[in-house]
Amino acid sequence: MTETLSPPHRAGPGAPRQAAEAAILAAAERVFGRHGFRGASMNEIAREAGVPKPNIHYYFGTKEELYRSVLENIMTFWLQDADYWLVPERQAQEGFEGYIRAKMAFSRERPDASRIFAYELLQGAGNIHHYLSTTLREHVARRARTFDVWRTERQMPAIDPTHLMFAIWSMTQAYADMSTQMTALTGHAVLRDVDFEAGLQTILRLVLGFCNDIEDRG
Amino acid sequence: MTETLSPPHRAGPGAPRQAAEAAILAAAERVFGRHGFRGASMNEIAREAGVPKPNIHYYFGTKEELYRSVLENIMTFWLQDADYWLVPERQAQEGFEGYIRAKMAFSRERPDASRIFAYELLQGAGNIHHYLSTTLREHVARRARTFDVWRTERQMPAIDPTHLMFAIWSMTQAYADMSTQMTALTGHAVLRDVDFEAGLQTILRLVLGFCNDIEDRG
DNA sequence: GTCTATACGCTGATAGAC
DNA sequence: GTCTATCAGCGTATAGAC
Repeated sequence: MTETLSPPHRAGPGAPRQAAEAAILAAAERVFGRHGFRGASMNEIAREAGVPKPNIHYYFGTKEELYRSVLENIMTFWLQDADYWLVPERQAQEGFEGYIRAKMAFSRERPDASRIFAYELLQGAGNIHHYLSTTLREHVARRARTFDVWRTERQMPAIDPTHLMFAIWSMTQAYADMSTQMTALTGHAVLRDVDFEAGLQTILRLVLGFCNDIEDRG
Repeated sequence: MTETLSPPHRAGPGAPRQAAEAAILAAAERVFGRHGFRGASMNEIAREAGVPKPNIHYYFGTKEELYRSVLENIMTFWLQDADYWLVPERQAQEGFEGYIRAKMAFSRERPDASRIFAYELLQGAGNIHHYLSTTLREHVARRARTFDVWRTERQMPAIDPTHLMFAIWSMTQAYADMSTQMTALTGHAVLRDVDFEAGLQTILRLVLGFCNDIEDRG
């Protein structure tokens, strides 16, 4: 799966190489997450990874190839939760709650990954356009089928599935992407458990409350 | 108001100067909106504004000072809608609907401004931290008082006002900041009126539906 | 006031010693 | 395979002619 954008020199696996590559990818995720693609420098990534700068080029080729490797890691991670939670076999309430909790956990545990995705979208998503219009599109289509089942079972009202998913993504990812705004408002230096919990409860009330609107609509 | 970060040389008003400054600010908003602060180049701004590059430095000083001028324009704009719509004198439903419509209109009409704000938050908000912890904080405090009145009048349930505002901002701004994701999903080249309308209806149902939850909670 | 020409730092990337 | 030393190019910013 991660072979599609492999380094230019793929001689052998080699334990030291794997360790260096992992360190570089982890450092790259942090640095790209702080500054975006253009703002990040190979120097800073090398320093943070604890390797000489040329080694990064040796392992990953260009800066853009390194960046795309990082993006790929994030993309695969990003989809998993929905296939687990937003499936017709579950109850709607349970599915939405589990999914929203998972998305909030992602914002808390991998904020840099979320920010890299946000930067990429702001830049115009040139590096992931194919992924968005194929993989993510099918991903949303599966959610549409799930919502359709739930609607016929009167577990939720009819709604545009794309825009509903969009709303959930934006609300949950804001706790990573726009955390600076929230910390300035709360006065906390960083977002704490209590902030994530309050945000989670707010989002849950909006989305689960919507599901319960079924009665008002006949 | 916009005097706080004035150009280094403020000899006289002068009609040609004002025209050039306006062209530069407009071009800067577009270019910063596309690439963020680091990714934008003075060359590109100068070309897009139709002025020689040194003139920008002459009028605005450094790149960072130009950037802060653009940010200031955006900030003042950003607050206006809430003071008009989210006030106790209105009905809750009317207030939320008007506010959300205004925020969606902002995403449609000034997407670059919305993106610049998003970039700035992703970068850590170093240029607007003071603004966030003073002006925006008081702004949210006023919303909290409005929601308090509405709650006592049984127009909406109790909720954490900061997180509710955060949710509304993230959902509406996503139609500017993450529009690439939406266009890839819809298949449209750019977001069209029908997309903004569908998004608006989705957000309205989430938020207005929440207000109606008052009955279930006693 | 305005703009051409230029200085100079920092970037990504590589050549070549080990 | 690994890393020191270095290059070419683009970035911001300014000196100085007009």
